Amino acid sequence: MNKKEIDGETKLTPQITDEILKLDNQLCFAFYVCSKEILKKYRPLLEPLGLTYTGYIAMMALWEQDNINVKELGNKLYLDSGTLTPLLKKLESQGYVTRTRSVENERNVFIKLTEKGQLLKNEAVQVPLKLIESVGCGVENGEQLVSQLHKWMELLAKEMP
Amino acid sequence: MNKKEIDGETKLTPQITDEILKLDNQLCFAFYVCSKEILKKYRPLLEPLGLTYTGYIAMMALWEQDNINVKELGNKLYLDSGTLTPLLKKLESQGYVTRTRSVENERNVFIKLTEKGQLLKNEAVQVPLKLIESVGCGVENGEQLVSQLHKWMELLAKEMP
DNA sequence: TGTTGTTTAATTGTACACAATTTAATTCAC
DNA sequence: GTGAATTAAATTGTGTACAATTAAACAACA
Repeated sequence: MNKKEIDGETKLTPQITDEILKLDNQLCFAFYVCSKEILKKYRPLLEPLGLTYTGYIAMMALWEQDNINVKELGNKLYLDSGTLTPLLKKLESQGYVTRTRSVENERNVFIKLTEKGQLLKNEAVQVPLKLIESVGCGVENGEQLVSQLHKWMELLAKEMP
Repeated sequence: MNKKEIDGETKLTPQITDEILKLDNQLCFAFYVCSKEILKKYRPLLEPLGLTYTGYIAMMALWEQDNINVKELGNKLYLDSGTLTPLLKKLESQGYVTRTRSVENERNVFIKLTEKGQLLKNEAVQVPLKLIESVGCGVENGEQLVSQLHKWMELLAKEMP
């Protein structure tokens, strides 16, 4: 599909319509499948740690920067409080984090790793290692793609005019 | 992170552990965010058609190849009957498809587009066009990425030994 | 000061995804 | 030909995501 075919000037023939709606041409579908399939690979590796994938990335964010509020955590993870609140309550019940409402500004709830949560890091580090092994992809291969995807993340996450 | 650092031989120092667990280094997280954010962009465009994203890709698969059974459709979409059965019932209730159990082999349920479902294609074609416009990405840019992601789809979807 | 607007979490309701199981039909092995 | 194994779809139960709303706290400002 070239530029000419998809701009407003060109008439949408049946052939062009078919090409535009072909599943294999959809970037969104490729993202969607890659995301789902990779999450499926993580699930059995995370299960022994008692973590779901969302719990895992929340812990990763906290291992990088501890003691942040729900809003900040949501910015890092691209998630909102509707998803995070129940998740963080679960992590709290598992003893990995504490949730404390700030006294300076009672709107903020700060999330802090417990000792158990900090120690989990040493087991969690095995997860990406095992995954790379099981998928059998080159690491260098992935690095280039990650930086490319980060550009798309920014592009897609910013709201349109 | 280079190969040496992640293989089993190298000792996991705290620095290496940090690097391995950094959110920005995770391919899975990049896939996950790109997928979620692009789906978020599709939602308002699909809403006027009465389609969810999953309904949209199911219709795309059927516009490409009509009259296939649930299993085949699942292979195309990387979804199983647990997701598809309720989805297809909804598309049926909306008048876009019919679900008919095969007489030759009663285990199979074939999905067929109605006339209304076929006509929807002409409206749906506007969806990718509007999206490309709103995201403001080059089309060529996306094409290269799509083919790269298809390799990952295959790699990730095949089950491990 | 008091009113209005904004910010932060939490809540509510809807729609996925998927693992695991169930049911029914078909195929395979012997 | 019959019992075992396999296959396809449906069902059940759990865990996200997110839009929209609510509630409370805070900020801005006439």
